[in-house]
Amino acid sequence: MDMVADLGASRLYRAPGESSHQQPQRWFNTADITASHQNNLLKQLNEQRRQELFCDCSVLVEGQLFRAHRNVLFASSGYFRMLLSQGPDGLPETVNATFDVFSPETFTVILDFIYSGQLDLSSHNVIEVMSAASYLQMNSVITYCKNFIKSSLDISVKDEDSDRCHSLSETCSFTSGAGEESTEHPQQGPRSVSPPPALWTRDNSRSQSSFMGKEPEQEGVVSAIKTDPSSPANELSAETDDLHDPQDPLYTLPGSERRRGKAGTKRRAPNSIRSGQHEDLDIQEARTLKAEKAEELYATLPPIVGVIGHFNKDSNPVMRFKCPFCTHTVKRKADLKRHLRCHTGERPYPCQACNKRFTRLEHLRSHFETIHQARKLVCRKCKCQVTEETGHVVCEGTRRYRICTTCIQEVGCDDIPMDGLQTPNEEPALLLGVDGEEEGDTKRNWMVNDEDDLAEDSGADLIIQQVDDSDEEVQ
DNA sequence: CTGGGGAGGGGGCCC
DNA sequence: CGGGCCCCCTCCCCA
Repeated sequence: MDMVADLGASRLYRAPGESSHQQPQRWFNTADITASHQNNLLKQLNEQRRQELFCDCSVLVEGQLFRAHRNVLFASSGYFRMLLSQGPDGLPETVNATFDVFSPETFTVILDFIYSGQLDLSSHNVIEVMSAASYLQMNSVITYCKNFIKSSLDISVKDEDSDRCHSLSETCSFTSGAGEESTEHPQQGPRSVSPPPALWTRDNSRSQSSFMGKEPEQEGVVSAIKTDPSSPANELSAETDDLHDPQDPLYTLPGSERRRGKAGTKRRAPNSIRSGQHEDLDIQEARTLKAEKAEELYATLPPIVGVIGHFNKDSNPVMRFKCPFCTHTVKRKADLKRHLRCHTGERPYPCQACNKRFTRLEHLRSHFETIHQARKLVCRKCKCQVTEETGHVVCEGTRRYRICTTCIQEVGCDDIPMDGLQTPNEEPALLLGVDGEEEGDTKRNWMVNDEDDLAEDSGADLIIQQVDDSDEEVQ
């Protein structure tokens, strides 16, 4: 057949035996042909799998045997690609793989997706499917799962806005590859990632029944997120944009802060939305609420799941702990606990000077020493090295920094708010106790306990009388 | 508009 | 297991 036109990615071909002057002409869009062909091919392969025809790969998941085609698994999963390409020369008749890190039900969902492009996600299986997909290195599935979770969060937020009670749980079915997506977006191919949410289909009735049958303790985090519009996890969507996935090149995650998969660096709030007594009250309430919600969220956490992350050089499995909110895994439980704070928004360490709160003590310490103690022996203006003697401490609100003698002379003493009440060697009064008595371990004094919010008392003890935290972020 | 630096946040890992 | 250190990254401000 001859090619008669080129319409971008898709080309039009004339049917065999038809000349250009024959009418009517029948035009074939190659994109449609491709989509249709892929669809049929996948259906055929799936049918062969169901009939166990030409299956040359056995996958054992917790004792349950799955039969599949080696080439299909190879094409769909980075894990299987590695596994199947590591074999000896001359591949054996059959290839076996064994998994104990996810359930047969989860692998069924994965396998069905591979062979049909349909990902049967629900609030109950999304975390495990995402975990399995992460293990099997199937980025498209991970992306679908993340979109599912993100959409669930959006739904919750919308529900909150409209003050509506919504269905408690939903089941979503993602379509990809040779399914509906192919016909609508044939150019995307069967394994295109980041499908638009519009391609989702929802089945609320089914979700209801599946939810009702679940024991409360079986409800995963996602359920908690979806069913409780006020769930702290919703703050996740607000504070972070997305879920982080270091492996996902498309990820713009929670907080999806686009980092290499790291959780949530937040943008600072613009100055225009800060300050005001009302807002202070709101902030206090918000903090209390956030702390309560963090506790609530912790209470709804499923048991921390240990997963086999990889194999060490002795081929022994290395146990890791998986975050229930994202695909991140860590070696130690304590590290996971620390990591969870980026999801819960918990900030247990407030700065007594500016009231800013931090997720870690070390961050608070670093902040305090840098901002309020002028520990850096560097001239703020010319960046030269100074000593405790030559670097004069300058106060600017609750901020303190050092200026060298030369810069002071250049600028003029009157223009610099010098900290005349103490020498640079002295600890700021902030380090005194609330009652003014100096304690032995001054470093610990600004390590605030959970109860205090020291905006009021800190001001009284500060040498700097006027506390200007207008440039401080309100957390 | 752009690059540099400061500040904050998160992960890995040691003690 | 918590504390702490180091490293890296991102965001924001400013020259």
